[in-house]
Amino acid sequence: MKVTNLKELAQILDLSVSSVSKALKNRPDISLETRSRVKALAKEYGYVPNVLAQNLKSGKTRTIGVIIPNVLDEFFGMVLQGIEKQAAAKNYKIVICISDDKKTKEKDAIETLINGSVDGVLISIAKETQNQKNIEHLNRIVKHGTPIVQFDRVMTGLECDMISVDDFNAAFKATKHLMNTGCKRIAFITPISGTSVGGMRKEGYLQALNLKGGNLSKPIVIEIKNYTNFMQALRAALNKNKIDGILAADELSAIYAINTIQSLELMVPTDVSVIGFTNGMLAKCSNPTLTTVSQHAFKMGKKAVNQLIKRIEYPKRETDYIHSILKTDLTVRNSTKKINTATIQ
Amino acid sequence: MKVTNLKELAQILDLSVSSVSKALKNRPDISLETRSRVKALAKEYGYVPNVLAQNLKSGKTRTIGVIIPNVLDEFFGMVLQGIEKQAAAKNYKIVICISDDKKTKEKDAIETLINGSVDGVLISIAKETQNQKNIEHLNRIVKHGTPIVQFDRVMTGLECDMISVDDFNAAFKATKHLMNTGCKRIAFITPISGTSVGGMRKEGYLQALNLKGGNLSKPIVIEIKNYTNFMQALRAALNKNKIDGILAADELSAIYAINTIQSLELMVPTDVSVIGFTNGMLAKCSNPTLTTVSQHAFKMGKKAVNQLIKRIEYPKRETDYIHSILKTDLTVRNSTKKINTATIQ
DNA sequence: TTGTAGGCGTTATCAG
DNA sequence: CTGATAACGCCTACAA
Repeated sequence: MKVTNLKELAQILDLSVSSVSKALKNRPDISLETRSRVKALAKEYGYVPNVLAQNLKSGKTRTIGVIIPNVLDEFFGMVLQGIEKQAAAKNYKIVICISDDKKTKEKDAIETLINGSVDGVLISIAKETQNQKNIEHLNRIVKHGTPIVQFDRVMTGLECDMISVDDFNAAFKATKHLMNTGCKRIAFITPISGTSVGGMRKEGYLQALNLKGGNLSKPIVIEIKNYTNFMQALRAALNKNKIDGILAADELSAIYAINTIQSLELMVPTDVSVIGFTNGMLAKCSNPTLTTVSQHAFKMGKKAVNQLIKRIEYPKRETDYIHSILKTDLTVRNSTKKINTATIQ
Repeated sequence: MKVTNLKELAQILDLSVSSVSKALKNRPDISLETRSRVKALAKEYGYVPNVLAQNLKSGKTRTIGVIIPNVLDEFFGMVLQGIEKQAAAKNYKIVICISDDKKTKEKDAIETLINGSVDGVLISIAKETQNQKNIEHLNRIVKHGTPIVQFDRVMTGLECDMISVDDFNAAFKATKHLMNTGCKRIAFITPISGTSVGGMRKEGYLQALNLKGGNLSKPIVIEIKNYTNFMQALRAALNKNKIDGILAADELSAIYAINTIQSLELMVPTDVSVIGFTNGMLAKCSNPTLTTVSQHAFKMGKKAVNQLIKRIEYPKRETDYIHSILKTDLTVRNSTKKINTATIQ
């Protein structure tokens, strides 16, 4: 009552294996009658062709490998959702490896994937790897000939396509928004100083402060290793620098910043304005709601898949690799003051 | 400078394919010298055995299929993290399909997976499927002989193992906690009334209200379809019933409840206490921080993997299927009043 | 219209 | 110690 391969089906039908195979693929060189007879029986016995064999034969897997630092970060979750959706739409499966921001796990994941189980790889690079600036293990994929597309956390020096967020401009615009709402002493707080993304955001912040006009303070950059000593670090900085505006390099830092400020009996945004990144649930639910950079993570996932599939299906084109950069939007909510048109520059 | 299969390697080494294969597997019937010669060359040429062929031969894939409603919900994200971690530890890969809570997508996912690409399936059932109480498509996996383990959102009537959270007791204990802190008019608000999980939580709530002692109000159950009309629905209920305690069936509802209450110039927990489920970031970052049920999602993911691998690797055992139920903890924070020992029952 | 043969890359068995 | 052969399940020329 259960048939697992063509041979068994063929025996029951008293046909050859190849005829059954062709009938199931609806080939015109098999008589219509036979075709329907075969298909009916196949259905009845719940026959499903073995993909492994098909893949081995065709050399394709219709599977995309995804290496991602984690899935709990809402940004990565959104990207993943986008990846899955687009992959499903294009009839690809995805296999996921979580690097946990560790280089060794990332390396293992690569070894796991480049042995024929996937047609291509999407990767966002682990913090550790970016800190160490060591991409040998990534080069292995390239050498192996497996198409690869980097997304969000990207590193140059690898022959592959990249998709990232325009983090520089995002931070630049966000900082300018703080300036336009009257902030003079703007700090940048970051738990991701070692990543490409963190670097771009910092640059954007610094550049914006360089704009003439307004008597701004010198840059105040607060780098934190993790969230445990967050409050302490920020409190110290707040007291020392009379900060009146904060650009946080991720969502959680922004939320913690709000909490810290309020714990000092200060008001957001009256005393201190706060802008974050990611535009996730935390931003929507915080009190006050958080002004934040929207990164279009879902779209990024989709685009990454499309680009990878292009490389998979048209591998010839040795055109130069592209680096596409996604624009961001600033979603203004209540953690920043209303804009004062008189002071816009 | 790149070798993709044993045949090519064998030619270079002037050996037979089978000898090379054995040498790479370090078989003692190949001379030590040959073995190292082969391995050296394999490394030099970057040879990686083709898993597809290996799998076809062995009939195993060392891959687990995961069908999950979504990955953005922090609870599912945590479960997924647990699944991935344990799978990696046991040297399994995972392929992920997101059902988006839609039955058709769930069905497609099943078809995608049971054709030999995975050794077993982990599934948490889509809302739609649970609403319709239709599990034909799930039965297909069972019929096909692929081991399957259900987690969190489970349905009976399927011959398989299940792992779920003790949602009944969780809600029961949470409701009792509200009672113990002096709440008399306790409401239950749920956006997941159609799911197994939502049902259990409601039952726990109702049972707790049935306890004698304290002059409690009748049950107040607020079922919402989505979050858009949330505020309106809750405001109406608050006005009508003088609610002083809320058990929310998920994290987001709890957060929205706090916001709604505060928007009415009421205080949490002084006027209304709130308890949620999931214990995610939102609970930790809200203001006041949220008293919440911890479900140990990560552990659930791990356990599900272990159980599935057991079935995969020892398929003979036709022992009865197990349904393991994970205990929960109540994490008390600031959205509930301090307990008044005098009123504990 | 149907069947036969060979091969995708690997491995287990058995022969040399 | 090494090599030839068959098999996993499927597909596609080509032959009948």
